[in-house]
Amino acid sequence: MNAATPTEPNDAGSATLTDIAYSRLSDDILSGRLLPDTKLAIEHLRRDYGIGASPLREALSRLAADGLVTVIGQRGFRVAPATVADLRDITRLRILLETEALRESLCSGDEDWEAAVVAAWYRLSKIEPERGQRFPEWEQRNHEFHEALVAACRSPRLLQLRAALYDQHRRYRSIAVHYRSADRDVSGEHEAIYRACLERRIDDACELSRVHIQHTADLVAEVLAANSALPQPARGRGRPRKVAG
Amino acid sequence: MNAATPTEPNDAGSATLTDIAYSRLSDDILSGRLLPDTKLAIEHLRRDYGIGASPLREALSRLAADGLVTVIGQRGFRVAPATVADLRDITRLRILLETEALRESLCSGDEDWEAAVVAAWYRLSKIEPERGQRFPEWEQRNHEFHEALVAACRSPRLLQLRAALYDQHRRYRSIAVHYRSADRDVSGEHEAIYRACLERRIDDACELSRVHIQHTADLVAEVLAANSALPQPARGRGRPRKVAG
DNA sequence: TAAAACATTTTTATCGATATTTTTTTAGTT
DNA sequence: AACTAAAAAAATATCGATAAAAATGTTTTA
Repeated sequence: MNAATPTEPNDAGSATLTDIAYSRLSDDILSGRLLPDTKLAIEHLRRDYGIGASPLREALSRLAADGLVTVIGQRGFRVAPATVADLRDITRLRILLETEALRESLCSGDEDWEAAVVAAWYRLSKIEPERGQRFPEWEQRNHEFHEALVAACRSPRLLQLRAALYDQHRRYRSIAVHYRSADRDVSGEHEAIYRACLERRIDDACELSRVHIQHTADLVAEVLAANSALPQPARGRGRPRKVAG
Repeated sequence: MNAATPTEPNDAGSATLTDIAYSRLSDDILSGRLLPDTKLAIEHLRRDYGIGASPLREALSRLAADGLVTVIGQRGFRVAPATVADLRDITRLRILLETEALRESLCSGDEDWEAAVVAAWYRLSKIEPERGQRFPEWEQRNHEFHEALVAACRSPRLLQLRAALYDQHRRYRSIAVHYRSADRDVSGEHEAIYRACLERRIDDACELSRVHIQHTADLVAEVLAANSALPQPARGRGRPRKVAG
């Protein structure tokens, strides 16, 4: 999400509890373990994560700025809501930034970049199913593949924004998967993009990428629309709600 | 910077100390009162602002996610560095987003939008000099004018990102002004944009806007380059450094 | 039965205190 | 004078405690 989000000690400062909390919360939200509108009560998080209030609040503040969490003064934090309109909005922006970054990456990618793309593609293609117990792994490699494609783009800020949008988009995908998974030929789309990139067919690559993103979004929107019709419970966190009768 | 950044009580929660700290810090950074790389020591800020450590750290965390501040684990916060390369990067992105938002705004702006634009333009044109003691006021109206132009864009996320980039850009302008001001015909450029917008000459408006932004950035880059050649002192905050001899 | 008023419980935002880490200063060596 | 090493000072990250606010539950009133 952010430029630097260390969880382990490294040259640029050691991992603080805030960093750890940020990573865990971020991951829980992006993977759909924490669904939209879920209340993020400091009290509970403290127990669940074993981290004090201050680092938690700092992490949540960062996430709020990232747009993954909402804050309301005196009323605490919640996972950001998810709506079809917002998904469309995000999708449109993601396409704009992704294609821009891809275009530049294809212009300036050298041999090392190519090698990295080939490697990322290879790893991704080794896990066939989009689902199953190896899903997190697939998700990870999918992420790395898409990142590898744009890695040669020379604009750090563009890459940063693109990454943020990727995350937002991923959250929506995760939410949809949480309800039901749609199957389609993702691998095929990936392969087409892969080929276009290596052959430097810039416009093709951008267009294929656009369609890939849009297609995903449409499927997610469908699932989302079907479920948002239902009355949304004011979700708590883990705490089992009392059921009448 | 953010969707909602209240400083005064409103429907969506009352203003917390965190909000106040955020506003003040944000303003100090964007207006150039806090220069790049300035150390933001909690201890000192506490005295200066009369706000405790926790709200300060939360505000700084948000600013860090916004990219206006850097954090290094165990080594605290600093105002984000400013480099010519980063300015160029930001400029490029800002142009991308600004023109995109403007294009859409021009497509869907109705009569109310027009009226708001006319009003914003009028207010801006009433303060002639770009400098002087009324500079903050001019800056404010400039902001409002540019915001009015894109206000009819229907993508909240795009407007949000655009606003973030505007702020980043403003910071660079402020830094440059801090050293020396460049004079040119800003009003003329503004007027040209204004006319193109009202007459819905979309491509013209975008191009004029692009040039406007790029032109500003080039001037700022010049000032910045001239000054970054000098050895950068490890700036402290207010605390007078001991001068040898 | 519904609404209003009040009392309780829970949670938030914030402060002050503190162990740990970093930075600065001082002293000691080659 | 230029490095190191040790000591002192300052700053950071974090915890626990608490006033204020919000949410929840209960009783009273119409």
